[in-house]
Amino acid sequence: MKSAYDILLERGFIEQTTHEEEIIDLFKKEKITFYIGFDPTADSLTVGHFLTVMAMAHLQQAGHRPIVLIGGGTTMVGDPTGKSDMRKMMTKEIIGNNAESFKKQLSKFIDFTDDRAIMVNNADWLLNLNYVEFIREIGVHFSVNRMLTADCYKTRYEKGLTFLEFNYMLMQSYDFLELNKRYACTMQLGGNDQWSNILGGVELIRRKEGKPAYGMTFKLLTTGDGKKMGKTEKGAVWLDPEKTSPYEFYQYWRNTEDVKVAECLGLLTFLPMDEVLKLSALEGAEINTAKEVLAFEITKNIHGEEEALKAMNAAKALFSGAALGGSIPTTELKKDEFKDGLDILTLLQQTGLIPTRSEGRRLVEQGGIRMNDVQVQNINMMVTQKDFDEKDELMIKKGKKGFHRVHIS
RNA sequence: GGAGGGGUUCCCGAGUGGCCAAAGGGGGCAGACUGUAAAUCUGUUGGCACCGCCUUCGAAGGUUCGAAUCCUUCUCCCUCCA
Repeated sequence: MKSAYDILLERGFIEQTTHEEEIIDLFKKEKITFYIGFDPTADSLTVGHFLTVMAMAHLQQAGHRPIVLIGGGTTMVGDPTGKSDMRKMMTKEIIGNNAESFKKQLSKFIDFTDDRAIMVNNADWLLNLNYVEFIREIGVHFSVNRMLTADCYKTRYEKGLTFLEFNYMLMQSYDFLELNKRYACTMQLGGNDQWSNILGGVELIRRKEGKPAYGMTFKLLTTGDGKKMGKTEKGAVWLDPEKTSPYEFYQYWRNTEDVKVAECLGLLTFLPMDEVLKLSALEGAEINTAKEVLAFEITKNIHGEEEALKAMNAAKALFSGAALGGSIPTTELKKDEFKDGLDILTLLQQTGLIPTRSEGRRLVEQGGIRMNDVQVQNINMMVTQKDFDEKDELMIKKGKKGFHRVHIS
């Protein structure tokens, strides 16, 4: 029978492990209590977090016990990893609110009933620490020389690193130690960027407690050219439907690069591996089928089947030319506004498709705006009630993929 | 604390009195090609009442017909020394 480790490996999660042999063995024999930390730096999780949540879900299904750690305390300090600039300091209140949002979202993916999983907040122990005690007990175990060789700090040499941020590693290591004591948690998982922080905790437990502890990291979602995935120009791709609508979310995955489709299917869906492999074998234009499945499955996991179907149908309809579908971006306007006609630029502005009128001019001039599938030629064009169909709807297309509906009443 | 260097449009980075809304690159947007992919090529990229006007070059003042460029004060950052 496949162990949890085998499953993660097969699906492409695993990047690095601290003690490969032992970990493989452990997953075969024991019920492991492991933890993953989430720093509540925003009021919603992103797809980056989601990858680790998936890993967690797989492990829980295989009978292991996850601890979800909300970093209410660590966020007060801020993880310098991967940041080129110092992060803005966040207030306690904001962090607290974010932590609540995180809890709500995470509860959808992890089963917390009957002690099958635990959720904790490191603010509970970090915020009351005594400075001198802390550096005497924990600080002695860390070598500054070694810390400085860690990649995450190296990259900060040039831009500067404050002592505050430098402490982040100690706090995260302390978390692991604390969870080890409280819940016999023996393994910490995370994205590969967390490798040095995880190592810190593993070594701390081994040194201070003389007990075994393990760490393992997962692949990070990147685009073909190595950039972080899950970011758009507008910002991150959020799991919160208020921040990233199910339609946008679906489209994000529908547009996954060819080279990343197979990887994403394994990491972000629950589809059985033989199916993943079948879809991954598709080539050329056929790979679009795989992308549809990918987008649908992920959207279903996050927003539910109903929303996923709506998004998929809307996308299919729009891209095949028909103008229907439920969940595409829509702006509601009053009929009166079109009585004497409304100029195209103002209309575009009201839909939010353009930030400025200059931008709108450029788009029209370059032929990037279509109304009811007819290219808008004239910047001064007036839109009237006649342009709306029998359902009082009007379709605007910006570029190739920017569909927007205007409805009047 | 001492000495020096620097803050330019989304980012990097030229520009040292008018030809500067500011080179070049990156990124973005649009067009062509295509498969709602990648790569490539082209255009575009402060705002507006757009052949013109208005607001930008850390902040505030000043010199000048004219300043991103010169002067003064302030502010933030970096490097070296202590």
